[in-house]
Amino acid sequence: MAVSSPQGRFVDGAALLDGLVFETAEAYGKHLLHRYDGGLVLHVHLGLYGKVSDGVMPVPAPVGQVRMRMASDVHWLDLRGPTACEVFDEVQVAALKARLGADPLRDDAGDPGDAVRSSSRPIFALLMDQSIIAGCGLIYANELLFRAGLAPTTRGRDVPPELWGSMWTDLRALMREGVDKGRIDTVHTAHTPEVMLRAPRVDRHGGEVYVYRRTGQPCHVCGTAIARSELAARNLYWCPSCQRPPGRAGRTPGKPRRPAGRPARISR
DNA sequence: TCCTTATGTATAC
DNA sequence: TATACCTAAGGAG
Repeated sequence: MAVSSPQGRFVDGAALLDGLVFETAEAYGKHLLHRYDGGLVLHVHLGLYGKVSDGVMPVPAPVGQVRMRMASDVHWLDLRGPTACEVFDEVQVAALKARLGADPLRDDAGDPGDAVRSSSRPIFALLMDQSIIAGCGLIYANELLFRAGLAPTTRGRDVPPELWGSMWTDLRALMREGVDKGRIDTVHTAHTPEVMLRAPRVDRHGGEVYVYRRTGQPCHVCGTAIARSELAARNLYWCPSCQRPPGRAGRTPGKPRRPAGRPARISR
């Protein structure tokens, strides 16, 4: 495998890997690990902007900021804008895994229910905490809470055990489906708006969703405008009518719970 | 052409 | 809690 860094920011790492034989790839949460003969491991995390592009040889001239370029006899791959692109040994890999929680996509993932339901933090923050659940990003967190009919600000300890059990099962199935299909679709067939049935539309994020980035648009289920606020500098989207605190499902919309005009900012 | 935004994380305060 | 990181796409003008 030929490895280089056209951009120049991974020159030393690329030199370590250049010429080695690629053996296996593993995903752990949002982290990608490539193992090479001799024991070196490439660690990549795409972060907010990272992207991978690839194709068949010959490799074209680099376009933009290519952090890492890999090429075999038949394929090439470019990596741009990752949060992490570095060479690990197995000790560093072990340290990485030690700080990550349960990965819903892994068969050996244990149910993180105890950690979730012993916490006073908002369930949304817990879903996003990589040390509790590794790999559930913003889209799945927002969509999972809608599908559960649960208010994002609900404290972890207030989530009923049976509800958490169904959420964990749902999350694992949703993420598995996302891997298989290569896109994130979370809308139940029964709720698929007619406009989608007539002309399926794929949003920039890559799928059809209930609440993610649908601020102000009508809820697919009840028609209420989707709301948006911030939590720990991340975007939170939810339906104020469909998503309720535990035990209050189906309650008709009442008066706003905060004074009008005050920003819906939630601290953790 | 310029400005804003984004599926994320680490670090400093 | 705020900011830095870092790249490209989309929208405003």
